[in-house]
Amino acid sequence: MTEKKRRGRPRQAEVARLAGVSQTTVSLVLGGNKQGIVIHEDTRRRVLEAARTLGYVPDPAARRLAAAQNNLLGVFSFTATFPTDPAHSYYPFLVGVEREAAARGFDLVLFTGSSTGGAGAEAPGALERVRLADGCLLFGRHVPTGPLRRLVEDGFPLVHVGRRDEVEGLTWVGADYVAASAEVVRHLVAAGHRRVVLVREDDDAPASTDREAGFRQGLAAAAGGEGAGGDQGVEGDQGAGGEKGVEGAVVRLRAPAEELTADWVVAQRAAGVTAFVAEETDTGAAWRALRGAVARAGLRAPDEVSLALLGSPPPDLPADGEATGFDIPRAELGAAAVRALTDLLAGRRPGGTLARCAFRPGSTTGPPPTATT
Amino acid sequence: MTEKKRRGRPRQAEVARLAGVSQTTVSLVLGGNKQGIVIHEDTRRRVLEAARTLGYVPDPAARRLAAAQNNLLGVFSFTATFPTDPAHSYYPFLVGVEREAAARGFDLVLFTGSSTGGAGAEAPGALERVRLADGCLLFGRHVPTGPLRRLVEDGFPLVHVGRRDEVEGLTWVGADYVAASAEVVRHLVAAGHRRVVLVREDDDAPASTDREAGFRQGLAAAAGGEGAGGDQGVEGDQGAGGEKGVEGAVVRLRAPAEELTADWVVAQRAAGVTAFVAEETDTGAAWRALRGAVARAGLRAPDEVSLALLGSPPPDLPADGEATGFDIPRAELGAAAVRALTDLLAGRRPGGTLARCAFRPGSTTGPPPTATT
DNA sequence: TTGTAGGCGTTATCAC
DNA sequence: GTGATAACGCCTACAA
Repeated sequence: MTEKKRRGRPRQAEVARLAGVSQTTVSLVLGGNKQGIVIHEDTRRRVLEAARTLGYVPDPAARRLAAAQNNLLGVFSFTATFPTDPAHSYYPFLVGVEREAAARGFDLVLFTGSSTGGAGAEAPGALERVRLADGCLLFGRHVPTGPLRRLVEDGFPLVHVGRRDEVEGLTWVGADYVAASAEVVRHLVAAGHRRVVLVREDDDAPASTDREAGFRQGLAAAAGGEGAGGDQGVEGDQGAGGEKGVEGAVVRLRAPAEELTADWVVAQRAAGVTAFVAEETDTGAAWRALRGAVARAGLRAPDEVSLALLGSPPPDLPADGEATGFDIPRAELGAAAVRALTDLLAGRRPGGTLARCAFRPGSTTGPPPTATT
Repeated sequence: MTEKKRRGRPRQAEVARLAGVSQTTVSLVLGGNKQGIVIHEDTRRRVLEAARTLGYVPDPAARRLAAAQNNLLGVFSFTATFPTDPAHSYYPFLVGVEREAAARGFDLVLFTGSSTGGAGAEAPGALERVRLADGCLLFGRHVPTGPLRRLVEDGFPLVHVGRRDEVEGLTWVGADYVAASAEVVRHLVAAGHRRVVLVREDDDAPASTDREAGFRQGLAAAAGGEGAGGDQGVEGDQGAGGEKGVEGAVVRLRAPAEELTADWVVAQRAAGVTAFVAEETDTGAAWRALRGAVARAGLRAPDEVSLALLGSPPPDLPADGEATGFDIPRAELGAAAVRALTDLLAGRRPGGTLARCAFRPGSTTGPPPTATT
């Protein structure tokens, strides 16, 4: 086929011939010489000179092969949404991942099959491909525990970004959604709200569970004791209130979209609900549903109703940048994940990471309206 | 040292042992088997089965060394700014790259040293790492032509994103900055402006050259013939005007920042300049300098002065989203680059690509103020 | 149809 | 100090 690459890429052997030494010596001089072997300054100079005139550059493949390490960190994402949809995307994490990986001398492998919205991640064995890297970072709201468990059992270095306890022995780094969500709720209660509703998606991803836990915790703290109500469908009613009269309810979105109507919003307000919070997910479904319903009900935040988002608004809704909520330190998390992974590779036990999310005051919350409806 | 990684990275030899065949047979079954050698269905099945249970994945370094392909496309970026600086970043391109690569069954390797602002890209041989991949995409305002030429001469498949003619034989896909810039200028002239100044950086990257060419072309078209003035420093005066009295001048930023003062803006306006355009670069320096100077001069667009950007505003200036200018179809370009690269890999000659940029009307331009100063 | 042997370019282990 | 020699994992003649 293609003339073979040969000639044009000098190897150590040629450098050796030119310098009149053995190939081993060339390797010693050019390579780090980690073994601390002493070499004549003359020899050394000759080798360097020869390498320079020949324009010698080490072959990365050979180098990695010999080193029995590829200096490659994988990035695999199990994503619900299509990866090119800007609404999802692990790119924000990627900047931290890249920075840290670069600092540690690793290149990155983006496993695309992973994110081909269905075709890839499901494909049996798709995940197996990560073995080509020295270790791998995992992203996703849900993960296929079966194949993953196998990788873990084989001792393949893996770090999941986001809490993930389903798989025994899987290392993860995450953000403290519980504390951050609680803080948002406290903010609402402090502003005077007494009845708050959380809108969330219907699947039980750790990211959702944590947010709900934080929501309840925030209410409980405000109430001075007990937590909020239980899970209900859209038509569900409020949960038990706390001692200070602080009450909360959780609404699960059965279908991805349009489940929340203007009527529902009106009914909630009639029942005394003055603030709504929605969880952030990769699709942003809860938040979209909430703000859509509120808009259709003709209500405006923060004057007529308070809205908060447990996270950041989806990138395709830049106008929502001022929503009250919290910011996930994505780049930081990405970097922390890389550190954990390299720890694993070095045989060290990575220290646990639970990054703090910064509260974002925003402008969609305020005191509850004095008059009702 | 560290127990060696082994165990957890199955080799063909182990698959062979498990399947009760030789390592060659494994290679034949698992590798493409390009030679069309026929293998017993039984053997084949046994090998496949063994590979699956062991979770075998070929080692990319070894494959490359043996001159085979890895289904890996590289991404290497020569960037001036620090890669983690959101102001720059090739991420917008990456979504297109990833989508197209996934569609064609390739994974991506992000060569990180590439963008470590200095440490990586400069290191001799840093670029050589791309040889681990089957081919590579290149990004950057400037590139080290030496090392690049070498790869090209070796026939390594490379595609540069953005026009790049310095390196003979290098394939590139780009956006038509000339036409897009001319369109912006025509827009200004059509609005009534007669004296326009282009602010650009001082290096001669193709991206800058093209924009200036478009600027001149736009003026020339408006003037019904001749182009605009020549290059000048900040203190330079206007170039020759066209027949309809349309004049333009080009100002180069000598230093990255603060070169443009309020006084300069005032002087320009006194000289009859009613519109300014700035080129977009990875740092956004020209645009920042221009809008800063205009702001300090106390002028507001579009009422007192018209401002346009030859490109999109930097991501860290979201408020500038409404600047008149044009949008580079980054994802499209990324995808086109992948197509070109896979064409190269398949031995096909990639068709040239010069993507069209969409004009963005924005709200920073309007008719020139009727009264002066 | 399957196995044996050699090589790709480096690094690492020993003798010399 | 320096140089054979043996991996590293895979591919591909060529032999059986």
